[in-house]
Amino acid sequence: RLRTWDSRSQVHEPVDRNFRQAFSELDRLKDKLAVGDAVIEKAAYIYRKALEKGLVRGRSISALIASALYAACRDTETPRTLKDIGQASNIKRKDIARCYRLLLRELNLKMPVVDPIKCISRIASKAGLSEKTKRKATKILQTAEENKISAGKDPMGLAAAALYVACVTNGENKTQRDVAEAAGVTEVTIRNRYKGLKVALNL
Amino acid sequence: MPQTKPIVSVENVVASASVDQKMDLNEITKTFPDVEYHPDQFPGLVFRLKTPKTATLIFTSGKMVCTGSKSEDMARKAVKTVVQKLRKGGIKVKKDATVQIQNIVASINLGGKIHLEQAARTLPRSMYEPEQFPGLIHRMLDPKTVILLFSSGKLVCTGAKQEPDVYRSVNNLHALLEEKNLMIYD
DNA sequence: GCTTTAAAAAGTAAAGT
DNA sequence: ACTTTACTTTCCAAAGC
Repeated sequence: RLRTWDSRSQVHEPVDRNFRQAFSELDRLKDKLAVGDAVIEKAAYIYRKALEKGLVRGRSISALIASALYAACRDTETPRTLKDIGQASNIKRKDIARCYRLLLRELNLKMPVVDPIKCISRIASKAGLSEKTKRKATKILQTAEENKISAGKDPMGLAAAALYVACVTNGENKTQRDVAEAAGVTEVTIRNRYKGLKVALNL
Repeated sequence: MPQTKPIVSVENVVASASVDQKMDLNEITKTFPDVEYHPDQFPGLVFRLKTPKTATLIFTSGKMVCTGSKSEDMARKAVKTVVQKLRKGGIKVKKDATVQIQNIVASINLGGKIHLEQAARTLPRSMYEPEQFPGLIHRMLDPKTVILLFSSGKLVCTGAKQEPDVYRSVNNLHALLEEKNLMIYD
């Protein structure tokens, strides 16, 4: 094969073939990221729009597919971080972020703001936390959002801190390190978010 | 009418300049030992001034880029100072430099907090991605500038070519935020 | 697109004490 | 835990890869 998946798109390459390759790559990422068919279909739709607009010319096809998938996750409120997509696709987080911004601007896409509450389940599953703790963390974040401490903060950091607080109140034995690792943030971030949560919730 | 008066301060001015003649950058390196010149890395020579604290990039074409000034005037003076120093060091520079302001960066305090999430939903041409950056990025069409908005009520305005454009941008945005009830004053 | 320069905003990160 | 340093975002010009 002369052209690998990482090659730049060719002007004379049939659009149809390009799209079929994109779909098989999306199917591969679907298993790695454990996302549903609806997300993949949305990603394929966004990628096709990008193809039609000629956004693929001179760019890495893989990076564009990965960012279309990230955009689809955002649009369907499926909690997957840029880091998650980066690890699954072997493309640098920074490149996916740049392509994602390009998709937003060129396709005039408007994404919902990431809701940290939607991040709770994913972190809880990875850390092996109880349903009760998840419900507690959800309540904590609901109060937190009302007090507007979430503005500008990483949703994963907020969710991780809420889960940590929920663990402590429920007596679930999990360290900050366990929760931080499951969320992909540092313990320092959990501590910093915890400070704000403490003030907002009178803990 | 805005409820507060924004506090604006210009933080950086970028200016391009030209002395309209070829320059020997290696010769400058010999007479000015503390300049940085690594042609393999970047074609420009870095000429730093302590006052005003600026960095001027000088290219073989005689074109320059001056960064770090706090005002348009300071940028023009910095370029003049660089040319003077070159002449005092024995570098022949026939004409005075022509200067053009390319970009002005300013920080602003609106004096009240901003409801960022709501602003992200209602402001056109805006992007708010807290996973990537804590500020909301808003592209203004007239003047053509980019403003970063933070929940603290502080802003960063960049892309302006003249200082009045900074004030116009800030006033436009401030009025828009109040009109859409996105400001929270204590 | 990248390389270099400058500067602010607020969040996150890593390294050293 | 604390401080320090550094990286994320936005803008722009320069010459050349």
